[in-house]
Amino acid sequence: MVSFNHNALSPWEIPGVQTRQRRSRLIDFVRVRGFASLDDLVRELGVSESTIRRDLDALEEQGTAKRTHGGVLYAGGHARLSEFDERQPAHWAAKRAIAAAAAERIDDGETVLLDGGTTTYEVARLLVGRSIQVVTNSLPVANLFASESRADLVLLGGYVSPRTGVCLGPYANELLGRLHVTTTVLSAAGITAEGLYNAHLLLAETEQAMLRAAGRVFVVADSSKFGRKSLTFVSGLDSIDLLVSDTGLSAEWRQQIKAAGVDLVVVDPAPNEPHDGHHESHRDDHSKPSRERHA
Amino acid sequence: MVSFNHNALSPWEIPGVQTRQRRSRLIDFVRVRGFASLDDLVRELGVSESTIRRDLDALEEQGTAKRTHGGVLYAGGHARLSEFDERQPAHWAAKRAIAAAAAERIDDGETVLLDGGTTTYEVARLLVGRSIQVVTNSLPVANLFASESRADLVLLGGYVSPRTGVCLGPYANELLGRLHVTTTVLSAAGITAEGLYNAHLLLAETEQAMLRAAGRVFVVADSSKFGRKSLTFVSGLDSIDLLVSDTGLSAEWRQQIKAAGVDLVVVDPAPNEPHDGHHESHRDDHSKPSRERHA
DNA sequence: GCCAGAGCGAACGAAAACGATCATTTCTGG
DNA sequence: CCAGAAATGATCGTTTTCGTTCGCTCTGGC
Repeated sequence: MVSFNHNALSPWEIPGVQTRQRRSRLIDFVRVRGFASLDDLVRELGVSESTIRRDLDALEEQGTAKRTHGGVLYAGGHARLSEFDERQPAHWAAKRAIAAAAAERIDDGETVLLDGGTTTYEVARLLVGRSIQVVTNSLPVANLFASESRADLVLLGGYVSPRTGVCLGPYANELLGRLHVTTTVLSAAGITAEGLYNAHLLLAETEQAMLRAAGRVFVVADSSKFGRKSLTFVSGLDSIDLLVSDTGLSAEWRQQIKAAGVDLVVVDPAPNEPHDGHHESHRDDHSKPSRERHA
Repeated sequence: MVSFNHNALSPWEIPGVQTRQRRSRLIDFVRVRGFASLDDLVRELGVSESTIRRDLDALEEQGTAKRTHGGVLYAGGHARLSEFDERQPAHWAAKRAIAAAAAERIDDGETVLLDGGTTTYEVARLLVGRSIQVVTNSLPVANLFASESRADLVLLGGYVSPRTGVCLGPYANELLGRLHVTTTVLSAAGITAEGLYNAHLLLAETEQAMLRAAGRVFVVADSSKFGRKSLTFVSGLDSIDLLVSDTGLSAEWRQQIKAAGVDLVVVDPAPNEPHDGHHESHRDDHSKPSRERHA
């Protein structure tokens, strides 16, 4: 038995035509569904399980699909943006809590302008399914609403930054100049007593245009952003109507924010406490209407 | 005692705070990766396999995740555009073959304008990884290039059509008026002797702007599109430089296309045919074009 | 102090999925 | 027409995964 199945690494073997056709149908099927079990594929393609396994091996080696125990994942499209790969769950918990507080304060029927960034992305996720109009320069945010029939979506154009997936440049700014929205939800790379900072020069201009287009301005920023400057100055605190952050924000900062005339909402990312005594819940948040929306 | 939300009758159980937190981290992890194995989650969350299983059961019941044998799929976001859900592999095979022929004729360093549509999406997939500049009004196409550092991406803005995920409206047209690209790859809903037709009024205007911006124009359309009109006239055949279609195209049409001065490329979507009952495409001559790409 | 409830981790039998092998069928080329 | 190669489908032993059960710990209430 001369097993020659694993000879020299050629780009890929050239299978017969029927095989190639079936595998093509297979990846089509997997691409549409994102995932398929072995059984699904047997039923869909009408061949035996063994054949499916062989196809999967070949396609995985080729890089088109990725096998898992019991099924296949599509590996072709959908490359991911590095910004969203952050491995710090603590930050994510804060972001999500902040996003929830911001989303709660947006009403149905509003026109909302959503900035790029991970926190605003979380806000966007919570707005999916609501009856609102969305304007954004962020590709990930746009994807959330693209197939939503209940929400209108306007996307700002321009050059797309590879790392963050946001649209930049004069085109976006120009379009913003002609729009008006009820609420803008902005992110920031740094916040000081002077105001907001961001890491990208072109983005700063776009965000300034966003501020001008807005009836009211929300800024979502976890507490780690405070006291940090970044590349470019975006705006003073006086342009902001509401700032949402987490309980990591020091008392001095809270004081300073309020002194600037900005409404401040502080949320607790982790409502529990590591058993060192039992603190009461902090009620910085005034009069929360508890509008829970469990699907 | 964590006793808020205790009286509300919720469809699913209300777990403790730590559990909720961990499950939140879990869905974060799964969302970022799209899929995670049990082992991955055990390693990431630092709890036992049993706990992960319990979490998965709960999250699946809640609808946030979908279990598979050996792992989890993210079920929350990423709704898919209906246009891409077509269940007709025969059409997809033609689309892919056509796309390959079109992508072959695009050189590195070009600036390519890609229209929306499933066939142009396939072209885009084949261009990922190439050193080109991409301009598009299609959200799915933009997603392919968003995290590509080798390709520059310019996205046209405007109102996003929910079904197809393309940007429409006067703003996109205006931006196009200021751009010039070497090659435009256009799709069409229908082609007659008069020219191209499309199903969306606003899209027709955008496509006309695309034609004006282009050095040369490719049109990709499978043979089923020929002889069909659609809502709006887009352009005459004289604006087209190259038309790529499949072997289903009749001799009369080939003649007519060439008579209009358009270069025509006809590709064979399935160089062979399965003989199992239903025959969906007709037999062509068995002359091998041998334009295959593998060595 | 004692009890009740919830959550976690480990163990175990059952079920499934996997890879390898082999016989049969189908395709290809002389 | 025949022979060899390729592809397919079925079988089998092994590995992985699943679901259940049990014991343990932690917490808060009586």
